[in-house]
Amino acid sequence: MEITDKRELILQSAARAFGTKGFHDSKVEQIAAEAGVAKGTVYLYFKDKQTLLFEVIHYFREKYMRELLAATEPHESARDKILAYTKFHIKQFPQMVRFHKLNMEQLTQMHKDREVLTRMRDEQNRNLRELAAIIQHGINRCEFRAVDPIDAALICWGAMQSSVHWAMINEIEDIDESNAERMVDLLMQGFANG
Amino acid sequence: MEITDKRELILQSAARAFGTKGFHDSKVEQIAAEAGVAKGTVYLYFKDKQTLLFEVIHYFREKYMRELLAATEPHESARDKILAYTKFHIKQFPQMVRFHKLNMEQLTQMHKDREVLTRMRDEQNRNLRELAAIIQHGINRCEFRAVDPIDAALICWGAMQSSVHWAMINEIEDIDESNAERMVDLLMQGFANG
Amino acid sequence: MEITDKRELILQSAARAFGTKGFHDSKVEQIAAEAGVAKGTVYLYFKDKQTLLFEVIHYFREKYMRELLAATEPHESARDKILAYTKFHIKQFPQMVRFHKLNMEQLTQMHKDREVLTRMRDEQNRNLRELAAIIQHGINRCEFRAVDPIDAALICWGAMQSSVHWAMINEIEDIDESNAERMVDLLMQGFANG
Amino acid sequence: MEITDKRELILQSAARAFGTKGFHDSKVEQIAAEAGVAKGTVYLYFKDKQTLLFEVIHYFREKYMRELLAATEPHESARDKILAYTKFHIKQFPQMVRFHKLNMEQLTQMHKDREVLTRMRDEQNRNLRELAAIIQHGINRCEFRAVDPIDAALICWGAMQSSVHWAMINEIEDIDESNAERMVDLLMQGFANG
DNA sequence: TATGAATGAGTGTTCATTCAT
DNA sequence: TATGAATGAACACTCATTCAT
Repeated sequence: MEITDKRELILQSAARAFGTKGFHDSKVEQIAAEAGVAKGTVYLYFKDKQTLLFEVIHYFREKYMRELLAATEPHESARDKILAYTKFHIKQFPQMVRFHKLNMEQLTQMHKDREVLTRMRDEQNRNLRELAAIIQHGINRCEFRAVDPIDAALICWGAMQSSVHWAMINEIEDIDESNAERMVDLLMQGFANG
Repeated sequence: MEITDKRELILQSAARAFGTKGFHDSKVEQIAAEAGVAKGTVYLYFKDKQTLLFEVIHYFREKYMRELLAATEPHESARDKILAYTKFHIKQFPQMVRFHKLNMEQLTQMHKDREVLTRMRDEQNRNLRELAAIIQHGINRCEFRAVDPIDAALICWGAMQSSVHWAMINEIEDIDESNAERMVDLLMQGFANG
Repeated sequence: MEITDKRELILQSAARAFGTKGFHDSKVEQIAAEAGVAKGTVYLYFKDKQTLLFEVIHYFREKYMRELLAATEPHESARDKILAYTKFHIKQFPQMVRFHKLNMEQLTQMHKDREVLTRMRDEQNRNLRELAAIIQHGINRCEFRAVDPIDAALICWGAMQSSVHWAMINEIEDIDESNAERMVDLLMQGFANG
Repeated sequence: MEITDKRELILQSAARAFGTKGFHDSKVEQIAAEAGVAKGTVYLYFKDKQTLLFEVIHYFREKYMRELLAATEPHESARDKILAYTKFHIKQFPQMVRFHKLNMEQLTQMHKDREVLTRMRDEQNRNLRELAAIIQHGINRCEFRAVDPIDAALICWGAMQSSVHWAMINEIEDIDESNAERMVDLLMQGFANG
């Protein structure tokens, strides 16, 4: 990685700020201060505040994807992959909340720039396809029924998101890992009785 | 409804603005202009711009809940209620997207005000409980297994949200109602094979 | 004139500032303060600082042309018109200096905007044609030789400018009106002996 | 000349920048880049940007004076000297325009520093005296009437300036040398008929 | 000498909010 | 109630200048 030290410090600081106070209430000067650099330095590494936001999101999404794949990969069955996926979310809960908020920020900026929209779309779709691939894997192994992988992925992803969202607005600081089992069971077996 | 004509006009205009351009890029002056009133008039009905946002959200959430209940109520089985819930989302898709964006806006403002957080939490939880009640209804009727109603509700809600979210970022203008059946089937039967 | 009171106050204040400190060292806040209005008010009347500069120049050029014509008009002979023109410059010396500096400011901004260049060109050319008309009048009356009116106008105008310029950089506060006679005599008779 | 190679490169680059984009829109970094040196290097040769401007003006004024004298010196009659002076301006037209703009820049900076004002005054007066000396030479040779040499010099200089100024704002790329004869004739003979 | 990464003072502009009418 | 002219706090961003190497 050719990322310099200062660039990373600024990204971390910005992630903290955007993730807690939101984009507009985060001030570049304070982000710089908390990164231990001068205001102007931020602009040596990022074109403007907007770009900083998107770079932060990109940076954390990459990290997220990398770690997520690392967490799901070792498992053989699709069910275990999804369980690992879920537990990963729970384990990293505070970061997930922050990441969730960052994504929301991005959403509210969406209308500004076609290029941004495209990139966001691509990254989120890639995210979803990764999940759909796991579902497909399950179908191939006859673990899963022949469901639409995208539909199923949307449900899985939605379940994750809503859990994080719900915990966030209720200010729940962490979730028990046992929730993961219950959630996955629900997704696997469905609600229906018999 | 003791809502005056002008108040409603402003709410409509603000909803349009916030839902498309986002909170910070919506200007009070323009909201007023599109509502056909003067800038100062907005402040006769709403304390400030922030409050206007929350009132817009509140207004549309009430409307949403009212209509949602009206859509699910007539049905007897829990499955049909959830299907109606899903179809309701699909039918009103553009409004749903806007509503989704409004919620995101709220989220990014969350840190500002305890009272706001509390109110948002209450409204969202009420929303969720409504859904959980349907699940419970299904359990009581032995339609559903003895799942945790909150968990199941989160999954349902998450599925809705992620569908809307996905359609939004991919700029899909409307969703086929047949999707509803597939989604609900997935929720009911789960992914698992046999 | 549909010029509001405040607009004029700002123009006066801006003229003073630009004419003494130059464009970049004049601060909008101070211009506003000296006009007795708030910073934001400047932007109700002028799109931006640049525009304010050009409006100031335009405003004073109009005034200048009006007064100049009023000063030269009454005279019958071309020589007397030019003498009046010269005396007008001398009499209003401090304003002329300021006007001269404003024009210089405009010049340094020239590269920014085609439209600005065009307008400046038009106004300055109109200025010159006015002078050339006086020369032509002199030619028609056989007061003057059949000189090129534009050449002659450039010489007259240059003589004015350089006098003002010279007085300005030497910080001469006012010029004796008797200078006017000498200058005009020189222009009329030329340097040549016999 | 004890001017180092780099110093000269920077002066050339700065002259180009100031003369086209103006002082404030010329960036030190770009001046350095176009001179092929690093930003910091500029500050090894010039105290600050302001000083750089004045050194550029000084440098070109020296050059201008040197070349001007070289152009007028060979001629015997005052008329021919002035004609040479005029033709010199015309021949070097593009540089003259740039020089003219540099002087304007200086003017807008004038208020900043007494020392600068003094130096500018001295240089411009020396310029004028040089011209006045030519006029005096003409008077001594009985070529010219016993005019005030300073007045006459101001008229000559003004005629040059206004021609350059006029050509500049009308974006005339070059002037025909035949203009010189006409201009000088006008100065020599005056406008008056008989 | 030469560099260029880092600095941070400085300012035009926006826009939510107020208040005299 | 309704208006919209006026306000002024707030902030992103620039760029001349410095200094460790």
